[in-house]
Amino acid sequence: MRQRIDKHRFEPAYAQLASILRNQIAEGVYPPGEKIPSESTISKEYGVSPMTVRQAIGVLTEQGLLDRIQGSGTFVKKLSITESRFELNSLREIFQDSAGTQIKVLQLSLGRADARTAEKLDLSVGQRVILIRRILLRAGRPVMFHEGNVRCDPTRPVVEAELSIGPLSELFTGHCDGSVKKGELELIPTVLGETEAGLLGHAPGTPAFRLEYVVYDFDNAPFGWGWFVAPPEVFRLKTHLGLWE
Amino acid sequence: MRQRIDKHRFEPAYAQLASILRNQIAEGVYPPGEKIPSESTISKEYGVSPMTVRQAIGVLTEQGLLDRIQGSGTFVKKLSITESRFELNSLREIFQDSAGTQIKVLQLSLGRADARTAEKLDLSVGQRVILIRRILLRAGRPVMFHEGNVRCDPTRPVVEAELSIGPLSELFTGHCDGSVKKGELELIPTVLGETEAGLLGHAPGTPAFRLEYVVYDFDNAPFGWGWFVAPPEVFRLKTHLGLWE
DNA sequence: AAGTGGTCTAGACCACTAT
DNA sequence: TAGTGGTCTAGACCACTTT
Repeated sequence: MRQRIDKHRFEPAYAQLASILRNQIAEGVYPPGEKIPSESTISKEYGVSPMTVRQAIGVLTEQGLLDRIQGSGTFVKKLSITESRFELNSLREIFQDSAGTQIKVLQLSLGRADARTAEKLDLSVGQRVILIRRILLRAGRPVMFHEGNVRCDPTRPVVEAELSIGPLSELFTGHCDGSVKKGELELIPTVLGETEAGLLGHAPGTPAFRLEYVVYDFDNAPFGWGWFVAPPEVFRLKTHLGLWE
Repeated sequence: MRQRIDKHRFEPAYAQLASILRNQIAEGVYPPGEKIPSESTISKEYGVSPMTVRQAIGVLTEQGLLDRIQGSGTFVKKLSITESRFELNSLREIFQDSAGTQIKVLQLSLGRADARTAEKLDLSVGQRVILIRRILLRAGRPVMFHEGNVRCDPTRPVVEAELSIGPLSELFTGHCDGSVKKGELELIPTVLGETEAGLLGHAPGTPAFRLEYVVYDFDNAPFGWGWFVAPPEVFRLKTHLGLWE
């Protein structure tokens, strides 16, 4: 034990302990694959209660640095590429800076479902849907394209509200409205078509991400689907593994 | 309160409570944006201790269903597209099925760092590096291409071991060896070049994912970098948001 | 049998938010 | 000031693994 826990500090005890353990792992005191001391040992050593130790270890476990095995012990994890997660942080950054972000509506119309939309929204071909096509601009430059389709349901009276600031817009700005129960997302590599390339100011054939979504209401019925397309310089998907400062 | 907690069940109390709350949210008892009862209220209502309630709410919070705001309450979260995470599950599935997976080494050689590798591995151009090119086969069919570069460091004596089953292979099979402290990953859309397309049995120009990595040792020095390339049917990046069964 | 993590109790006090 | 979540105690018993 090198460091002590100062219970009068602003930082809570579990966070101090987590950071101590983290440093010890970084210094090689506990190499990857090795067992760290038991929870009761740490509890006595640092003079904190068992639950506090659990919380500290819980933090590092969630960060993917430790592995708890019941009956056996807590081990320092080896790095695994398959355990990495990619988050859509770059999207959040773009949408939260509402000052520098503009949305240009290219099309907003009442149409009829084609085969693909009918399948996605559980409709028959030809039923009415609302179609929206938009471009997101950052500092006046086009960075992302959006196409969305919403079910045009007579039992849902708030169609007009949806068109202006409804779920499609809120998918953009960070939140769907309360009528969305669940959604599925898929990230697919693609290349820009003629139209998209022109709109985004790139050459056709440029590699890009396509983020496709379907959203469901509280009756588990799909009511919207669509996709966002952005080139990789806009849509960075980076992540870190292991012991970063 | 509709359901009770049975403390003699196999399922722990906190999990039972989490599932009760989850069902109530799904049924619309607490709509998105609304506050759920306070922890102490729930504690009294279900006859469990405050810590047990915290754990239950913690589970749902980690799942992104609830939001805790100190001093204010716990709220049902609205869906947000920017909070989704993509995991590399499809990679794990491939690598864990070691029976159906083969690795074919195309090239394994001692070479000299080009400009890009020198920059990535913090070397001078022309310093020695180990280059490996491989193809991953599933049921005899090529599904993924890998190119990796490892620093050829005279102070690290285990070069031969690395070449055969070292970190490059372990990046594939799920674990890096213990000398890896941290790594960074980036996912980039790309199109298959002539060579890759030929190896993977696709047309050149097919959209694909490129997963690029750099790994660092415990001295924070980069010692390996490379990338995997796979077409989207191999490398599915799907995720779910909100209340799925 | 001994040791480990997993769950749980029944409180306590603190930091923060709303009124 | 009252109510909320955040932290913490000092134990207890259980499920599981190892010896």
